[in-house]
Amino acid sequence: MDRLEHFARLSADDREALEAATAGPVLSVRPRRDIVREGERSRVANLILDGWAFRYKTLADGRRQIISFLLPGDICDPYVYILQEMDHSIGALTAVRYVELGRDKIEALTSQHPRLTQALRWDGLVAAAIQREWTLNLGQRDAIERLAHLLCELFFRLRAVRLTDQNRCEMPLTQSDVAEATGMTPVHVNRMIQELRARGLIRWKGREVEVLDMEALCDVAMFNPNYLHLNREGAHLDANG
Amino acid sequence: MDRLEHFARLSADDREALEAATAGPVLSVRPRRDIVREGERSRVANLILDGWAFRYKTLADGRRQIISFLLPGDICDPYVYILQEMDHSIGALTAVRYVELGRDKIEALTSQHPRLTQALRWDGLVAAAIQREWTLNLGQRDAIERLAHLLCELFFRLRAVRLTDQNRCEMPLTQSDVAEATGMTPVHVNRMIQELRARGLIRWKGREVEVLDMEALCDVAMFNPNYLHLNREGAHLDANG
DNA sequence: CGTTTCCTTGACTTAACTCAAGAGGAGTGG
DNA sequence: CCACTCCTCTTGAGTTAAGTCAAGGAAACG
Repeated sequence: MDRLEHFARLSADDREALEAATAGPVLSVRPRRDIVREGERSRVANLILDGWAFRYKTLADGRRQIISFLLPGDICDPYVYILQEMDHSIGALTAVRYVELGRDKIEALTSQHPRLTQALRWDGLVAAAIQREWTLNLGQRDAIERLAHLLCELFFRLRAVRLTDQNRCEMPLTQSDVAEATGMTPVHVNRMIQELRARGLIRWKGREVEVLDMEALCDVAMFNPNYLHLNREGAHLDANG
Repeated sequence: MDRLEHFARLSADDREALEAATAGPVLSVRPRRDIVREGERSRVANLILDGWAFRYKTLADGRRQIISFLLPGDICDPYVYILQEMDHSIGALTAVRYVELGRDKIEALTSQHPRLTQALRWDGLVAAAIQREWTLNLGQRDAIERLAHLLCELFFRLRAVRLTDQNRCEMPLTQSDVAEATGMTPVHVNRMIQELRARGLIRWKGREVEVLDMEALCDVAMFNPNYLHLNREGAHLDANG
């Protein structure tokens, strides 16, 4: 849960409450299994401890779109219990370990800990901002820009939770996964990866990516990290929220 | 503010508090002017009273994507004040009348009125769901499906706030606006509209649209309104939230 | 060590874009 | 009231980015 510290410095008390709330049983899913399915009723938020998950939606004829990626430290939907049923599914990309936070635990946290309340709100705002950026990505960027942008986003998010090592990071996505996230065909994703390789911007071998020229990659993507709001933004808020 | 009633039946007390909070000065913007700009600090939520607004983002080279539409009754970002700066802009499509809700007002509402708190959360969840649906739309649907889907969504949302008349509704969007929302060129939007006309699904003349065959239009769009969560979903929640 | 999944490449097709020009309306000023 | 302008819509002809189909190769997996 270091992730929330990106928003504000939490007190020892805050951290303790957080530890307590997330101390429930740890659940595990195998890779490529669903965690929640569209149409089901979901009553709990999920906090990802490790592994990658993703939200997705499917059309009647089988076309599938990955809507967003959930990385360690991400909290999905603290308030889903309000809705009658899920309008999308969440699947595990890798093996995922997570804890469920019921309504009671969320409320225990938020009623006693204003900074945690704000931190949760921050998390929700960032998730919304990411979704907006994906809308821009799919609507306006061309294939190579979309691919570069996805890589930039994932790298920045992973770095924020200390899951990068220099310029390298784990990359469990297959090219088909990238295709489903960027609205391209797998064949075209492959060609675009070749292109980024040819330009000397990345290495991508097995399940690992190395960014060889971050600046150039960001340029290609027209990547502006402002939407990730990673700069300890809550610093200006006092302890009352 | 009938919109929140789509979530739960509010008490007389709730309604009164809502009236009070939204009783501040009414602001107006002319069509095609910005309400909030990317990069600025925004400290207030906006409640749209009438008119249409839209969120948008621009790329360095001028490409622009409309991210979502804001219709009467929509509340944008109750908690933006948490963020250092806006990562996108909000513009008025038509003349827009709106009221600003500062942090104090939002907190006054939520601290005393659990159902309003839940209703605001519901509103946020629906906004997120719409953004996810747009991601699916841009990523997987082809041009005619995207257009049909946008029309279905707008029609359903307008109907929910009683801004439709039978099968007709106001449609202040130009074809260029539709192009920016659906990631197509204006020329192609025009051709797709012709196609929907030719199939006898819509009439679109001036600033008004009539849906001639709703079922067929939904079919083309593969439109499933579940993501709008319009079925008085809060009915199952007790007065404590 | 065989089998399945994932990646790669080539040849061809197509949905959507570009450029360009004209038509229809709505508003403005003479 | 008409002429003019600006904006939006419409249509045609040619181009291009991305998709499709297909097959071979590499890597991971049990």
